[in-house]
Amino acid sequence: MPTIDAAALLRGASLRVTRPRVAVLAMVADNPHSDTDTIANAVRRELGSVSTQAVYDVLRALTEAGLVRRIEPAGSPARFETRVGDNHHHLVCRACGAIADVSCAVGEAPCLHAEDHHGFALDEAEVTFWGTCPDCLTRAE
Amino acid sequence: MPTIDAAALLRGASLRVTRPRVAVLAMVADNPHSDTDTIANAVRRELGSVSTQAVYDVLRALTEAGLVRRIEPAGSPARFETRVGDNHHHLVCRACGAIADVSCAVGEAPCLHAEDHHGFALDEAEVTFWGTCPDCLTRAE
DNA sequence: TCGTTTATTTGACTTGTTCCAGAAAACCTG
DNA sequence: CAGGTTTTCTGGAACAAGTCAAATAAACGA
Repeated sequence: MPTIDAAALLRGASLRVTRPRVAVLAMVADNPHSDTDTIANAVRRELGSVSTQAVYDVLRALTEAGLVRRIEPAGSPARFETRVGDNHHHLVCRACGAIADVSCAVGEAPCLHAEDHHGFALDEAEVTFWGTCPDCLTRAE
Repeated sequence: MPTIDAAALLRGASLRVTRPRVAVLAMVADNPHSDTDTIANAVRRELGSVSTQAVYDVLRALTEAGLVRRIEPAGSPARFETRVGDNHHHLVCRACGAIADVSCAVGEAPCLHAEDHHGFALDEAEVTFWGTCPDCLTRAE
Protein backbone atom coordinates (compact mmCIF):
# COMPACT_ATOMS: atom_id res chain seq x y z
CA MET A 1 0.00 0.00 0.00
CA PRO A 2 1.23 3.45 -0.77
CA THR A 3 2.77 5.62 1.90
CA ILE A 4 0.63 8.60 0.99
CA ASP A 5 -3.04 9.26 0.36
CA ALA A 6 -2.69 10.22 -3.27
CA ALA A 7 -6.42 10.79 -3.80
CA ALA A 8 -6.59 13.29 -0.96
CA LEU A 9 -3.54 15.14 -2.25
CA LEU A 10 -5.07 15.36 -5.71
CA ARG A 11 -8.35 16.66 -4.36
CA GLY A 12 -6.48 19.16 -2.21
CA ALA A 13 -4.92 20.53 -5.39
CA SER A 14 -8.29 20.65 -7.20
CA LEU A 15 -7.25 17.92 -9.58
CA ARG A 16 -9.59 15.18 -10.71
CA VAL A 17 -8.91 11.87 -9.08
CA THR A 18 -8.23 9.32 -11.80
CA ARG A 19 -6.61 5.94 -11.61
CA PRO A 20 -3.52 6.98 -13.62
CA ARG A 21 -3.00 10.05 -11.45
CA VAL A 22 -3.32 8.16 -8.20
CA ALA A 23 -0.96 5.45 -9.40
CA VAL A 24 1.64 7.90 -10.72
CA LEU A 25 1.61 10.02 -7.58
CA ALA A 26 1.90 7.00 -5.28
CA MET A 27 4.69 5.56 -7.40
CA VAL A 28 6.70 8.77 -7.33
CA ALA A 29 6.20 9.07 -3.58
CA ASP A 30 7.54 5.55 -3.05
CA ASN A 31 10.35 5.79 -5.60
CA PRO A 32 11.84 9.26 -5.65
CA HIS A 33 14.00 10.30 -8.63
CA SER A 34 12.31 7.89 -11.04
CA ASP A 35 12.28 8.82 -14.70
CA THR A 36 9.20 8.87 -16.89
CA ASP A 37 9.80 5.47 -18.38
CA THR A 38 10.26 3.77 -15.02
CA ILE A 39 7.13 5.46 -13.72
CA ALA A 40 5.14 4.39 -16.78
CA ASN A 41 6.21 0.78 -16.39
CA ALA A 42 5.40 0.68 -12.70
CA VAL A 43 2.00 2.22 -13.30
CA ARG A 44 1.27 -0.27 -16.08
CA ARG A 45 2.20 -3.13 -13.79
CA GLU A 46 -0.46 -1.87 -11.42
CA LEU A 47 -3.21 -0.75 -13.74
CA GLY A 48 -2.68 -2.97 -16.75
CA SER A 49 -2.42 -0.41 -19.49
CA VAL A 50 -1.71 3.31 -19.47
CA SER A 51 -0.53 5.31 -22.45
CA THR A 52 2.84 6.96 -22.37
CA GLN A 53 1.10 10.19 -23.21
CA ALA A 54 -1.08 9.91 -20.12
CA VAL A 55 2.00 9.54 -17.95
CA TYR A 56 3.52 12.68 -19.43
CA ASP A 57 0.25 14.58 -19.00
CA VAL A 58 -0.18 13.42 -15.43
CA LEU A 59 3.38 14.30 -14.50
CA ARG A 60 2.96 17.74 -15.98
CA ALA A 61 -0.33 18.30 -14.17
CA LEU A 62 1.21 17.18 -10.88
CA THR A 63 4.24 19.38 -11.43
CA GLU A 64 2.12 22.42 -12.21
CA ALA A 65 0.00 21.77 -9.14
CA GLY A 66 3.16 21.61 -7.03
CA LEU A 67 2.60 18.03 -5.91
CA VAL A 68 5.77 16.79 -7.52
CA ARG A 69 9.02 18.42 -8.49
CA ARG A 70 10.73 17.79 -11.76
CA ILE A 71 14.50 17.55 -11.75
CA GLU A 72 16.63 17.22 -14.81
CA PRO A 73 20.34 16.67 -14.26
CA ALA A 74 22.45 17.16 -17.40
CA GLY A 75 22.54 14.03 -19.51
CA SER A 76 19.58 12.40 -17.81
CA PRO A 77 15.91 12.30 -18.77
CA ALA A 78 13.55 14.16 -16.45
CA ARG A 79 13.07 12.68 -13.00
CA PHE A 80 10.41 13.30 -10.40
CA GLU A 81 10.08 13.40 -6.64
CA THR A 82 7.40 14.31 -4.14
CA ARG A 83 9.62 16.19 -1.72
CA VAL A 84 8.53 19.69 -2.57
CA GLY A 85 8.85 22.99 -0.80
CA ASP A 86 11.87 22.16 1.32
CA ASN A 87 14.50 23.30 -1.14
CA HIS A 88 16.74 20.32 -0.77
CA HIS A 89 19.42 19.50 -3.32
CA HIS A 90 20.87 16.54 -5.16
CA LEU A 91 23.95 14.41 -5.42
CA VAL A 92 24.35 12.86 -8.85
CA CYS A 93 26.72 10.04 -9.73
CA ARG A 94 28.60 10.72 -12.97
CA ALA A 95 29.09 7.01 -13.55
CA CYS A 96 25.66 5.46 -13.03
CA GLY A 97 23.32 8.46 -12.74
CA ALA A 98 22.15 7.57 -9.25
CA ILE A 99 20.64 10.49 -7.35
CA ALA A 100 20.54 11.11 -3.62
CA ASP A 101 19.00 13.93 -1.62
CA VAL A 102 20.94 16.37 0.51
CA SER A 103 19.13 18.75 2.73
CA CYS A 104 20.00 22.36 2.31
CA ALA A 105 22.38 23.72 4.87
CA VAL A 106 21.28 27.30 4.39
CA GLY A 107 17.58 27.26 5.19
CA GLU A 108 14.71 28.44 3.04
CA ALA A 109 14.47 28.73 -0.76
CA PRO A 110 16.28 30.34 -2.41
CA CYS A 111 19.02 29.18 -0.09
CA LEU A 112 21.69 31.20 -1.85
CA HIS A 113 21.74 34.58 -3.46
CA ALA A 114 24.06 35.56 -6.23
CA GLU A 115 26.38 38.42 -5.46
CA ASP A 116 25.75 40.16 -8.74
CA HIS A 117 22.34 39.14 -9.98
CA HIS A 118 22.44 41.17 -13.21
CA GLY A 119 18.96 42.54 -12.59
CA PHE A 120 17.38 39.09 -12.51
CA ALA A 121 14.47 38.50 -10.12
CA LEU A 122 15.59 35.21 -8.58
CA ASP A 123 13.20 32.66 -7.14
CA GLU A 124 15.26 29.52 -6.76
CA ALA A 125 18.82 28.40 -6.30
CA GLU A 126 19.32 24.87 -7.51
CA VAL A 127 22.44 23.06 -6.38
CA THR A 128 23.66 19.87 -8.00
CA PHE A 129 26.64 18.06 -6.53
CA TRP A 130 28.47 15.89 -9.05
CA GLY A 131 30.63 12.97 -8.06
CA THR A 132 30.82 9.22 -7.80
CA CYS A 133 28.45 7.18 -5.69
CA PRO A 134 29.69 4.61 -3.16
CA ASP A 135 28.72 1.67 -5.38
CA CYS A 136 30.63 2.99 -8.37
CA LEU A 137 33.62 3.84 -6.18
CA THR A 138 33.76 0.23 -4.99
CA ARG A 139 33.32 -1.13 -8.49
CA ALA A 140 36.16 1.02 -9.82
CA GLU A 141 38.80 -0.35 -7.47
CA MET B 1 38.73 38.85 -35.64
CA PRO B 2 38.44 36.46 -32.76
CA THR B 3 39.40 37.45 -29.26
CA ILE B 4 41.44 34.31 -28.70
CA ASP B 5 44.08 32.36 -30.54
CA ALA B 6 42.04 29.26 -31.15
CA ALA B 7 44.76 27.44 -33.07
CA ALA B 8 47.23 27.84 -30.22
CA LEU B 9 44.68 26.63 -27.69
CA LEU B 10 43.95 23.57 -29.81
CA ARG B 11 47.63 22.76 -30.19
CA GLY B 12 48.12 23.25 -26.48
CA ALA B 13 45.51 20.57 -25.89
CA SER B 14 47.12 18.21 -28.43
CA LEU B 15 44.19 18.50 -30.77
CA ARG B 16 44.55 18.74 -34.51
CA VAL B 17 44.00 22.19 -35.86
CA THR B 18 41.19 22.12 -38.39
CA ARG B 19 39.09 24.89 -39.79
CA PRO B 20 35.86 23.72 -38.13
CA ARG B 21 37.57 23.45 -34.76
CA VAL B 22 39.12 26.88 -34.96
CA ALA B 23 35.83 28.43 -36.04
CA VAL B 24 33.79 26.69 -33.35
CA LEU B 25 36.22 27.55 -30.58
CA ALA B 26 36.40 31.20 -31.63
CA MET B 27 32.63 31.41 -31.94
CA VAL B 28 32.06 29.99 -28.47
CA ALA B 29 34.66 32.34 -27.02
CA ASP B 30 32.91 35.35 -28.53
CA ASN B 31 29.35 34.18 -27.81
CA PRO B 32 29.18 32.36 -24.50
CA HIS B 33 26.12 30.19 -23.74
CA SER B 34 25.37 29.50 -27.40
CA ASP B 35 23.57 26.30 -28.24
CA THR B 36 24.72 23.81 -30.86
CA ASP B 37 22.43 25.10 -33.56
CA THR B 38 23.50 28.71 -33.15
CA ILE B 39 27.13 27.67 -33.20
CA ALA B 40 26.61 25.58 -36.33
CA ASN B 41 24.96 28.47 -38.15
CA ALA B 42 27.64 30.95 -37.16
CA VAL B 43 30.37 28.57 -38.25
CA ARG B 44 28.65 27.96 -41.56
CA ARG B 45 28.38 31.67 -42.14
CA GLU B 46 32.14 31.84 -41.78
CA LEU B 47 33.27 28.67 -43.52
CA GLY B 48 30.50 28.12 -46.02
CA SER B 49 29.46 24.62 -45.14
CA VAL B 50 30.06 22.45 -42.11
CA SER B 51 28.11 19.35 -41.22
CA THR B 52 26.03 19.24 -38.10
CA GLN B 53 27.91 16.13 -37.15
CA ALA B 54 31.23 17.95 -37.30
CA VAL B 55 29.91 20.59 -34.92
CA TYR B 56 28.81 17.95 -32.43
CA ASP B 57 32.12 16.11 -32.73
CA VAL B 58 34.13 19.28 -32.34
CA LEU B 59 32.16 20.39 -29.31
CA ARG B 60 32.62 17.02 -27.71
CA ALA B 61 36.35 17.00 -28.42
CA LEU B 62 36.71 20.51 -27.02
CA THR B 63 34.70 19.60 -23.96
CA GLU B 64 36.77 16.50 -23.30
CA ALA B 65 39.96 18.49 -23.72
CA GLY B 66 38.69 21.01 -21.18
CA LEU B 67 38.71 23.94 -23.61
CA VAL B 68 34.99 24.50 -23.33
CA ARG B 69 32.41 23.70 -20.70
CA ARG B 70 29.06 22.23 -21.53
CA ILE B 71 26.09 23.48 -19.56
CA GLU B 72 22.64 22.09 -19.80
CA PRO B 73 19.92 23.90 -17.86
CA ALA B 74 16.66 21.96 -17.55
CA GLY B 75 14.46 22.48 -20.57
CA SER B 76 17.22 23.88 -22.74
CA PRO B 77 19.46 22.24 -25.31
CA ALA B 78 23.14 22.01 -24.40
CA ARG B 79 25.06 25.27 -24.35
CA PHE B 80 28.78 25.95 -24.37
CA GLU B 81 31.19 28.49 -22.97
CA THR B 82 34.94 28.93 -22.83
CA ARG B 83 35.15 30.13 -19.24
CA VAL B 84 36.52 26.99 -17.70
CA GLY B 85 38.25 26.28 -14.46
CA ASP B 86 36.90 29.19 -12.48
CA ASN B 87 33.81 27.44 -11.14
CA HIS B 88 31.42 30.24 -11.85
CA HIS B 89 27.66 29.70 -11.92
CA HIS B 90 24.64 30.66 -13.96
CA LEU B 91 21.50 32.72 -13.82
CA VAL B 92 18.78 31.35 -16.07
CA CYS B 93 15.63 33.19 -17.11
CA ARG B 94 12.55 31.00 -16.84
CA ALA B 95 10.76 33.07 -19.46
CA CYS B 96 13.23 33.42 -22.32
CA GLY B 97 16.06 31.07 -21.39
CA ALA B 98 18.70 33.79 -21.29
CA ILE B 99 21.79 32.87 -19.32
CA ALA B 100 24.17 35.12 -17.42
CA ASP B 101 27.31 34.32 -15.49
CA VAL B 102 27.76 34.88 -11.78
CA SER B 103 31.11 34.43 -10.22
CA CYS B 104 31.24 32.13 -7.29
CA ALA B 105 31.21 33.80 -3.91
CA VAL B 106 32.83 30.89 -2.15
CA GLY B 107 36.16 30.48 -3.90
CA GLU B 108 37.54 27.39 -5.55
CA ALA B 109 35.70 24.41 -7.07
CA PRO B 110 33.85 22.66 -5.60
CA CYS B 111 32.68 25.84 -3.92
CA LEU B 112 30.22 24.06 -1.65
CA HIS B 113 30.23 20.78 0.17
CA ALA B 114 27.16 18.84 1.08
CA GLU B 115 26.65 18.30 4.80
CA ASP B 116 25.76 14.66 4.37
CA HIS B 117 27.37 13.39 1.20
CA HIS B 118 26.02 9.82 1.46
CA GLY B 119 29.44 8.39 0.69
CA PHE B 120 29.71 10.13 -2.65
CA ALA B 121 33.13 11.38 -3.79
CA LEU B 122 32.22 14.88 -4.90
CA ASP B 123 34.11 16.82 -7.52
CA GLU B 124 31.84 19.69 -8.45
CA ALA B 125 29.05 21.79 -7.06
CA GLU B 126 26.93 23.28 -9.81
CA VAL B 127 24.65 26.14 -8.87
CA THR B 128 21.86 27.35 -11.12
CA PHE B 129 19.87 30.41 -10.12
CA TRP B 130 16.39 30.50 -11.63
CA GLY B 131 14.44 33.68 -12.10
CA THR B 132 13.34 36.30 -14.58
CA CYS B 133 15.76 38.41 -16.56
CA PRO B 134 15.49 42.23 -16.69
CA ASP B 135 14.10 42.20 -20.24
CA CYS B 136 11.33 39.77 -19.39
CA LEU B 137 10.53 41.69 -16.20
CA THR B 138 10.04 44.85 -18.23
CA ARG B 139 8.00 43.08 -20.87
CA ALA B 140 5.70 41.58 -18.24
CA GLU B 141 4.65 44.91 -16.74
C1' DT C 1 -28.59 9.98 -13.84
C1' DC C 2 -27.32 13.33 -17.36
C1' DG C 3 -24.43 16.49 -19.36
C1' DT C 4 -20.50 19.21 -19.21
C1' DT C 5 -15.93 19.40 -18.33
C1' DT C 6 -11.71 17.37 -18.11
C1' DA C 7 -8.62 13.10 -18.95
C1' DT C 8 -6.88 9.57 -21.71
C1' DT C 9 -5.82 7.16 -25.96
C1' DT C 10 -3.81 6.78 -30.32
C1' DG C 11 -0.62 7.86 -33.63
C1' DA C 12 2.06 11.02 -36.09
C1' DC C 13 5.52 14.42 -35.49
C1' DT C 14 9.51 17.61 -33.69
C1' DT C 15 13.82 18.34 -31.62
C1' DG C 16 18.32 17.33 -29.99
C1' DT C 17 21.67 14.14 -30.48
C1' DT C 18 24.31 9.97 -31.86
C1' DC C 19 25.87 6.14 -35.01
C1' DC C 20 27.77 4.41 -39.25
C1' DA C 21 30.73 4.02 -43.42
C1' DG C 22 33.18 6.16 -46.79
C1' DA C 23 35.76 10.44 -48.41
C1' DA C 24 38.84 13.99 -47.18
C1' DA C 25 42.08 16.45 -44.71
C1' DA C 26 45.94 17.05 -41.25
C1' DC C 27 50.09 15.37 -39.26
C1' DC C 28 54.45 12.56 -39.09
C1' DT C 29 58.25 10.38 -41.29
C1' DG C 30 61.81 9.65 -44.57
C1' DC D 1 57.89 17.99 -49.69
C1' DA D 2 55.73 13.40 -51.17
C1' DG D 3 53.71 8.92 -48.86
C1' DG D 4 51.44 6.79 -45.63
C1' DT D 5 48.67 6.96 -41.24
C1' DT D 6 45.69 8.59 -38.45
C1' DT D 7 42.09 11.38 -37.42
C1' DT D 8 38.31 14.18 -38.81
C1' DC D 9 34.48 15.43 -41.87
C1' DT D 10 30.40 14.36 -44.68
C1' DG D 11 25.80 12.69 -45.42
C1' DG D 12 22.32 9.84 -44.33
C1' DA D 13 19.94 7.20 -41.21
C1' DA D 14 18.64 6.16 -36.59
C1' DC D 15 17.37 7.13 -31.86
C1' DA D 16 15.26 8.87 -27.50
C1' DA D 17 12.58 12.18 -25.08
C1' DG D 18 8.90 14.70 -25.41
C1' DT D 19 4.90 17.33 -27.82
C1' DC D 20 0.62 18.14 -30.70
C1' DA D 21 -4.03 17.12 -32.23
C1' DA D 22 -8.36 14.71 -32.84
C1' DA D 23 -11.40 11.33 -31.10
C1' DT D 24 -12.95 8.66 -27.19
C1' DA D 25 -13.77 7.91 -22.39
C1' DA D 26 -14.14 8.93 -17.74
C1' DA D 27 -15.06 12.15 -13.49
C1' DC D 28 -18.05 14.96 -10.98
C1' DG D 29 -21.66 18.44 -10.00
C1' DA D 30 -26.51 19.70 -10.96
